[in-house]
Amino acid sequence: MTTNRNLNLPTPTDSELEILQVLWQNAGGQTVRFINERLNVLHPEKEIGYTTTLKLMQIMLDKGLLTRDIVERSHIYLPAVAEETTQTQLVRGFVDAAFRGSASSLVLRALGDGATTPEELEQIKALINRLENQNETP
Amino acid sequence: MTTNRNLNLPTPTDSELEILQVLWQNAGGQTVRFINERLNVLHPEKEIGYTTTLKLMQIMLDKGLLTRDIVERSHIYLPAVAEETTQTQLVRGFVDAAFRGSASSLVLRALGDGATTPEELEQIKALINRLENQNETP
DNA sequence: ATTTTTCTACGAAAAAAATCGTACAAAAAT
DNA sequence: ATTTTTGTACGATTTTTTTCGTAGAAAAAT
Repeated sequence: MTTNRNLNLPTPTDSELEILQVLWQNAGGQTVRFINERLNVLHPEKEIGYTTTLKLMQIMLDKGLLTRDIVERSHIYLPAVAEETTQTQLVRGFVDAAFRGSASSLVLRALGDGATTPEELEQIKALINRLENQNETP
Repeated sequence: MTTNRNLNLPTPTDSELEILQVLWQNAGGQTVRFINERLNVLHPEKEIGYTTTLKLMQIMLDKGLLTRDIVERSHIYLPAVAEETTQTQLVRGFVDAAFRGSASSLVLRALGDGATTPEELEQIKALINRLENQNETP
């Protein structure tokens, strides 16, 4: 296995993103077995084999999306990318692909879909106000 | 080629979405050649062959994502799905995959990335206010 | 001491998506 | 009339992503 030393990392595929999600939500690093079990809890309809998850994580290691520590016999994997960074990266691609680059169209669509609580709306308003103040006094 | 009569349509792949984008932006239906030329203008770095686009559009026709009229000799393709519907569908999947189902996290990330004009921010605020009023008087 | 369990490595197959080559028909140009 | 251009059809190939089988090492259980 050749180790990836490329500094700007590839965006994760869908399956890779699922693995990252589990890692981001379970700080401190996790084993392949742990990840695999969580994935199967999330998708009870279709069993994912252990070696499938293992191979994916090895590929991700090679791509530079994960790092790992070898503790005793087993390997502890850690995300090599921050959730925030990845989200920003993914949003950019998504906005371009589905909203012709218009982030505000995306936002309008996301909010319009319902399922946003009053508290969340307040948070968003607060951010907008902050952004507007930045524009006024640069 | 068997024509798809399934009522809930599959979400388009990335390439399919690109074709839909061109069609949505050029109302009235377009030929394969037109689409192919636009795609190549959008990606000058990598030439896409005419038959590649043709094949993709035939697949989309089969899936039910497009319809077509046969005028004279050539085929005029039309989107069978509305841009808004597709965007909503895509946003749902994206929010689940990248933001654990939290639309507001997506919105915060999208706005935080900059590149939103004051006018757009006003639009978003207006929508939020409308949503909040809905909640107050149901 | 053997057997069973638990782990990684990795090639290869399967599935999904994208690309293209070739055939062939009709129209346009020569 | 013949050639060139312009169009579709569609099988096959290539590329990307996902899945899995098998081998083998090390620890745990018997």
